[in-house]
Amino acid sequence: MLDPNLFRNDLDAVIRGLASRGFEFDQETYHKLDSERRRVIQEAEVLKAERNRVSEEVAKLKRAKENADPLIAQQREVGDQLKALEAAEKQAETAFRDFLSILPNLPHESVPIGKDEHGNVETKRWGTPAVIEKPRDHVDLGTKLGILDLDRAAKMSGARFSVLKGLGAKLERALINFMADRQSAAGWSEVMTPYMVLPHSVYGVGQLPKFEEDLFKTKRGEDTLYLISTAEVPVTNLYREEILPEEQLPVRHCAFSPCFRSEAGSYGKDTKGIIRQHQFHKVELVAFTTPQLAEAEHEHLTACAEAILEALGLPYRRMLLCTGDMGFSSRKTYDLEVWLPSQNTYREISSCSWFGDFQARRANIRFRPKDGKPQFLHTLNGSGLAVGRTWVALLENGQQPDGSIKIPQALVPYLGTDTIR
RNA sequence: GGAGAGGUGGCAGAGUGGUUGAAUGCGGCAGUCUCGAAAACUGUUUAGGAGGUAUCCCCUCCUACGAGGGUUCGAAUCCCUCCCUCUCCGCCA
Repeated sequence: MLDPNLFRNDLDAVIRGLASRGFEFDQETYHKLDSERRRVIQEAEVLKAERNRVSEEVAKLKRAKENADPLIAQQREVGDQLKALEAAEKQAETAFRDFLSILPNLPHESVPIGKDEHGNVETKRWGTPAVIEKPRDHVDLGTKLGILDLDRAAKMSGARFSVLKGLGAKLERALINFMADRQSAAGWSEVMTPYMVLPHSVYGVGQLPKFEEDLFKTKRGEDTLYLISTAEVPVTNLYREEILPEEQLPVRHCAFSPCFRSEAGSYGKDTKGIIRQHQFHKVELVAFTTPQLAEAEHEHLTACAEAILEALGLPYRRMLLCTGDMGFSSRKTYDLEVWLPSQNTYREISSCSWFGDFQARRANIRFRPKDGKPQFLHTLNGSGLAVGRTWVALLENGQQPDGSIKIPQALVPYLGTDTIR
């Protein structure tokens, strides 16, 4: 949610910012909804003030044991009027909020303008891809090694699921522990949270109301519960409706979780292998901090994600996403892309975003400055990393001519072997 | 699943229809005292919204005592529904 004051103080900047992401701001509707809302609020408040004043007089009369009947009769009418007005007020308020809630965040000034992923800018490259003769892909490698079984996964759950076996399963676990250990050691305090959340939690991070079709949905009695698409959802909501003391910031959490995505509308994309799954694992980094520290925190968070790739010796590059390719809630995003020999290109393995106060305003997460009023804090998060895709990258980059996989030193203590064969 | 208790300000905890946005205590902040600190004393201390003035100092009004409805001229206080927490019993990885 954008700051309502922005619309009053600098409407042009809002319009320009939204336009840069390809979003056309409907000014006419905005003005209509805003003025209607204000009109109704004012009307209702005048009436309520009147009611409160007369009620007090009634109280005085009653206490003095005098007759208050004429006043009471007069008040009845006011009550009826108010009932109608309050309904109108609620409706106007809801309409206004609904309108605001589908507006994406405004890009930071450092974000390049662009229409789609072609506008993204590479800002860093690390590592040198090994020269591999006729590289095989992870499906080929994994299946032959007997550690990946896509056919049997399809038998029980359909497309976009996988079964890992033997050292494949252990590699997944090893990576989870490796990542969580590293990030905890780097100061990201570990949390484990629910994998099902109420709608307001999803709304808080900006995935509702616009992206409902991407989520798996389930029921508990009358309640709707969503399966989380990322640990960002529960972890960000850890502090909803709270005011954190400034000296506590930044608050940094890492969280392992499975992630569930219906991948609606992505048919045909990344169909091969386990790049795009309905269910995958991720170690997520989430930070809460002040507006002043947020930009530096974004760099820090991204560096912590990169540290995992570097520890595993996986070549990658960092992309600064352009306005047209950023997520709905994001103000600025770096994607980390890992080298995949079989595709002869870099593929996304982490996305590190700075949300400004966009999520905090939706979820009502604030901090109290040392002296002053509470204000919305800034939230950030990034994958540190996506486990399944790291699994893929390790197989493909570590493949040997004989089809075995060389495991990076740092991971050996977790996996218990330096080679999968 | 059964029975009971309860949800009030940063915390503890009063308050059963009329200046209660909320007593009291603790904590926090400021001051007095002190070389300084502690203690003691004094004062102060919720948030959101609309408007005014103006820009962030202030003023007026509205809203909020788990959430949503209802009763009433008027609700933290009465009624209904839901949510959550705690205790006991049952069941259970």
